[in-house]
This record gives sequence, C-alpha cells and structure tokens, in this order.
Amino acid sequence: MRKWEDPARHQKLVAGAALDTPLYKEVKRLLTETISTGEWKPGAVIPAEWKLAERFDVAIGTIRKAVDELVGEHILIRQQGRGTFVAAHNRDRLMFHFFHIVSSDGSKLTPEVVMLSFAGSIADDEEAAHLGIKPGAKVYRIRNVLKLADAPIIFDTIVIPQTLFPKLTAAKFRDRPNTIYHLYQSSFGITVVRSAERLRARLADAESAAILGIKQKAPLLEIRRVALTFNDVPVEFRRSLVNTENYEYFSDLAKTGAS
Amino acid sequence: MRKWEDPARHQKLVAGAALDTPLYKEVKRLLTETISTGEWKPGAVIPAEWKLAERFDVAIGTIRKAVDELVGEHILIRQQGRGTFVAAHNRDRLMFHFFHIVSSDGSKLTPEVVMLSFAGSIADDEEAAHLGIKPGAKVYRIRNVLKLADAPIIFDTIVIPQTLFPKLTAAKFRDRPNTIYHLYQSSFGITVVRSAERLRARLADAESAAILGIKQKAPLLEIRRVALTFNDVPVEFRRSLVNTENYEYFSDLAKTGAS
DNA sequence: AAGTGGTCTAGACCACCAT
DNA sequence: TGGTGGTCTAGACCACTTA
Repeated sequence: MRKWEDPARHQKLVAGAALDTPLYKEVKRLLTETISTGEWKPGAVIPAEWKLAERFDVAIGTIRKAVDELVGEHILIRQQGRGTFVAAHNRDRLMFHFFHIVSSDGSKLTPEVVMLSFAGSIADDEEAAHLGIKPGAKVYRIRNVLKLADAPIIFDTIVIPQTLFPKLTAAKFRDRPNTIYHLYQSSFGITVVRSAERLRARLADAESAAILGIKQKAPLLEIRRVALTFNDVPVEFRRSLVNTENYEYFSDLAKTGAS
Repeated sequence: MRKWEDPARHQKLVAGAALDTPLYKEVKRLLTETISTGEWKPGAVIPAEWKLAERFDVAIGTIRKAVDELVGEHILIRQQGRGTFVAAHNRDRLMFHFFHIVSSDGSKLTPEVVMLSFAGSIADDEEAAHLGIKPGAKVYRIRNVLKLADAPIIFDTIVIPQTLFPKLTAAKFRDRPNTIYHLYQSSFGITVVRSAERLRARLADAESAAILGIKQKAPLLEIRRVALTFNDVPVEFRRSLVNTENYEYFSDLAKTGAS
C-alpha cells in the first residue's frame, strides 16, 4: 500500500491532530514549533526539503506548501541554491516590516534610538488587555526618542511583561548592539513575527512637545502597536507619538503575498 | 516527445514572452489580461481549472499556481465545489480591504456617504503625480462627508481623471446603487485592486471643522490614498480627513497572504 | 450523480550556489 | 560537481456544491 492510500496518514505526525486537518497545515505547525522551541535558531539553515519530507514522511510537495506559507509570513526565507533559513531580526527586516515612517518625499531613513527612561512598573487596564496579562501585573516601561536626520521625530513608550523578559536591565537595553527586536530574539528567545497597529491624531501635551521640540497643541500621530510572536501571542505594547510635519506613516496593503 | 520536454513550451502561450519567465507567471498574466479586457466579468465564474489547463496547454498544477497568486491579490475568489470567480466590488469587499476606520472599541461600521459637491476641475501637481497624468489635466473633483452612527466623521475629496471616467455626472455619482468602487467597475470597467495610503496628523481648518462639526485646530488624521487597478495603474487619488476622537485607523500588516 | 476546487503523491528537469 | 530550492508535469482521491 502506498502512502497516499493509507487512511491513517494524518496520524503519523501527531497523535492529537484533528482528523480533517490538511497534512501541510500539520507540517506547518510542526515547523513553527521546531523554530519556536529553538531547535532551529534564527539565521540558521533548516534541513533540505527532501530531508524534511523524509523526517515527516510526506511528499516533498506537501513540505513545499507548508514552507510556502511560512515564507509568506516572513518566518522562513528561501534562497535558491543555498537553502531555507529561519528569519532573523536585523535592521533590514525591521525597517521593511515594522517601521512605517517615511519622509514626505518617500525616502526611508534609519532611526537613531535614544533611551530616555527605563523602569519597572505595573500594567494599566489598556496595556494589560493588549498584552493578555492581568491589570497590575509587573511590566517594564521604557521610553525612547527616535531621531531621523538628527531631529527628534518619534516619542516611544514600550511596555513589556517582566515574565517574558526576566532580568532585563536598562544597561542591557541601552547597550544592545542591534535593534530592539533583535535583543528580544537573541537574549530572550522571543521572535516578533507581526504587528497590529491603530492610529489616531491628537495634540501634543507639554511633555511630548518638550521631547519632540515642538509647540504644545501641535498635531501628533499616535500609533498603538501590539507586537506578536508565533501563534499570535502578544509580547509588546508600544505607543508612539510622531511629528508628521516632515514625515508620514506609510501603509501599503494587499501587496504582501503577491509578487 | 512530452510537453515538458519541449524546450519551446514557453513560446506556446505568447510569442513575445521572455525566455526565462516561469510558465505560471505567463498564465497569471494572461488570466489578468482576460479579466481586464472584460472577457470574464466581475462576479462571473471562470472556466474550470482543467479547462484552463487545456486552453493554455499546461498542467493543472501550473494553472493552480497562477490562480493561487491571483486569489492572494483578491482578484479571483475560489469556492470549493462551485468554481472560481472574478472578484466584484460589493460592500463586504470594500469594508474588508479598503475601509480601515474602526470605532475605538474595535467594531466596524458601514459609512453613509453624503455628496457635498461635484465639479470638473484640473489636477494640481500633487494629484497629477499620484495619478500619472500631467498637471492641468482634466479631472473630476468630488467631495463627500462620511457618516458613522449618524455623525460626520470623515471628509473625503476624490480626484479622478476625466479620461478614465467619461461622461460621469453628479447624478450618476450620487444615485449609484452601491459603493463608489462598484460604480467605477460597473459603469466604467475600472476595477480597483489595491491601494497605497500615507497618513499624517494635522489641525482642522475652518472648512473641515464646519463639515465635521468640530472646533478649529482640533486634531485630524489625514489620509492620502492612491487606488490602483491591474498592473499598478493609478485610477483615483483620495484625501480623507478623519475625526479620530472616537474612531481609529486600523493597520494589520503581514496578515495578508497567511492563513 | 456530476462537477468543482482542495489535498497529496511522485518524479522529472532547471537555475543557482558553494566548493 | 554536488546540493539546494524553483518549476512543471501527471494523476489519484477527498470535500463540497448543485441539481
């Protein structure tokens, strides 16, 4: 009897899998699991497709379909002739997928992050709701100003649960050699894979006006971002105030997934 | 000799096709062309996959890969057991892909569009640049107020080239039975397939304050949208001013293409 | 029952990269 | 030269819709 004639083939992978779950979805879940548990590290190559097909006892086409979706979600990166790699957080990836501010002429600059304060604190109701934790739970609250072309443009407040980032310190945060999301990934094993953002306009209060060097009641773009890791688990809540006098927020929907 | 052994197979579809273009990309191009020329109308079913495979003389897997991408771009819609359909612009599609305003509690309301003015005009530099036409070219300029829960929340100015929308009148625009993009599609054969938006915060001037029933210098979210049809051809430029006191702009990146 | 898309398998060759 | 992903083919069965 050949494999595809075996009615119990779905059960080969995981005993608890639903009967009607497509095989490639099961494979995708197992691949994601293997990444999130750290067997395959960010930046490393994963086994060749034929090896995965052998390991999971499925056809190579099924592996390809699972990998296709993970590539579409920017979790894996294919490189013809070289292999398939676990996406790592570097400057390029950050700028492309998580930094949506461009100057009015359309050019994209890399921000310089300056830490203003770092404190242990507790989550308020909104923060707790977005982070899936209880109000009053312990968090770190970090405030930064982001400079573009040496001018302060963005005032960020980052809120992250202390349970997810044990023993994080101001020094570790400030002296990181790379991006913030790279720090999450390399030091705490937390990979941010996507984000959801909500935007509104508001007026600058005294504090944000001082930090951004603008007048009180000047218009600011407020962005509330929830950053998520695998399986849509929230890991960071961030509130950004952006001076959009010379910069804009860019949103190009429905381009993702196409080619 | 079997098909896949034929070195000239790429040439079967279109004489001008590049030698190294993957077959499925060629098929995708031909499918798009067939839709945009009107052979397959919006809402109609297209031929079954095995018929397309026969028509283009390729394997059904190649058809599926081409259709996969078009489904990912929301140009085609697959329905198991029924067939594959050309996406039509209805309220649901509009709300899902082109209307990004949600109330603060996350719920999504359908806006009521009230036309304020309709005029023939000429494109300024910015409009011309976004629409790919010459400054001074003839356009229609239409202003609307969008109401959510009976309150005026959004003040829209739509700019469209007269050449693309011949003989459009205020009455045709105002008395359309469906959405604006449905009107473009059904009356002018123009299908909006995606959009790119840029956002910034600004203060309400006298006119927008009056229209939206707010104070002058209240904060407003300004959205500049370019709507595109097949092959990224721009067809509409729209400037929206949104009162974000009780509503927000929602941006959920990287979810597209996944499942 | 007939027709459609959805999944899965199997195997070939091509394009690209490292050595 | 050997290994990797990228493309293309071919054909089977499954799930769903419609009549």
